[in-house]
Amino acid sequence: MNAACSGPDLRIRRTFSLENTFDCGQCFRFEAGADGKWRGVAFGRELCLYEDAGDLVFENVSEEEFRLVWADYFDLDFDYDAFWETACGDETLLRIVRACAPERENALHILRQEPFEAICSFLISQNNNIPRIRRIIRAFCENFGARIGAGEAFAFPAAEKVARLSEEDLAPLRCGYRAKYLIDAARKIAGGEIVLPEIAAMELPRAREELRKILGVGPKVADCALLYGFHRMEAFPVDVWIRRAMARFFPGRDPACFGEYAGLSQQYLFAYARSFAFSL
DNA sequence: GGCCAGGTGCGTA
DNA sequence: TACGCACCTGGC
Repeated sequence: MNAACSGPDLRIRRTFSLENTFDCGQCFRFEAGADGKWRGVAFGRELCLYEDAGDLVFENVSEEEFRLVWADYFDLDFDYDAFWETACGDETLLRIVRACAPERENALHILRQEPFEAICSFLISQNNNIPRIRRIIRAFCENFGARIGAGEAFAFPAAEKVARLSEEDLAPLRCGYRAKYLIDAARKIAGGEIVLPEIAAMELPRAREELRKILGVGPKVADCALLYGFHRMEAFPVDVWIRRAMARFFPGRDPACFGEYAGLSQQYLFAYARSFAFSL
C-alpha cells in the first residue's frame, strides 16, 4: 500500500506504543513498513503514522480529521492511567504489563474499530493463523470494499454489500467454511435482525448472547467483537494462548479477577504469552 | 502426508 | 450438559 504521504502532518505527544497496539492481535489492517511507518485503513480512511522520539506523527492529517476520526480510533480519551493503578494491585499482572510496556508511553491501547469489521475479522480468525487472516481480510476489502480515492487502498466492505453476496462470490478469499459465517453476519446485520448500536448498550451477557446469533460466533469471537468493536473493556476473549497463560500465571483464578479492565489485561497477557511461547 | 493455526457447530451419550 | 470430531486452507 502506498499511502499518500504528502501535505501537512499532525504531531502529538506519544502516550502509547504503535507496535504494542497494532501487534497484539486486535487489528489486522495496519502493518509496519521497512521505513518503520505504520500504514493501514480504518473508517474508510487511509492512514500513515510513525513514532518520532516522544511524538506521534500522523502524515497528511488535518486537525479536523484527527479530532473526528483518529483521536477516537486510537482511544486517546480513555483513562489508561486508571488501568495502570489497578494493575499495580496485582504483582503478577504488573510484571506482565511492565514486560510489554516498561514506561507508560509504551502502553497498549484498545482500538475503537468498526463493529462489523471486528465481527468479520474474528470470524475469519478462527482456526487460522495471523498471516492468513491478514491475507483474507485484504482480499475481502479489495474485492468488495470501496476504493479509497485514486489509490490502492480499500475500505472494509459494508454489511449491506456483503449481505447480497453468495458463498461462491467469496471464493476468491480462500477463507473456506468461514465464507458462510461472513454472509450470515452481514445478512443478520443488514436485515435488522441484529442491531449493532443496541448491542453497544446491552449488559455484557446479553450482548454476547445477541452476537452469538451469528453463525460461527462462539464465546471467543463474541468477546473479541465486544472488546475491539464495541470497546467493552470487561470482555475477556479466551483463546489457546490465554488459556495457557492463565493456567501458568493465574492458576485457579477467573477472568473476573481482572475486573473492569479484564480485556486490557487480556491483551497484555496475550502479548506476553506469545513472546514467551517457548516457556509455556 | 500429517499436523497445526488466536474456534465453532453438530452429533452422540 | 459434556464431550469428540470435522471443518477450508496454507505452511512447515
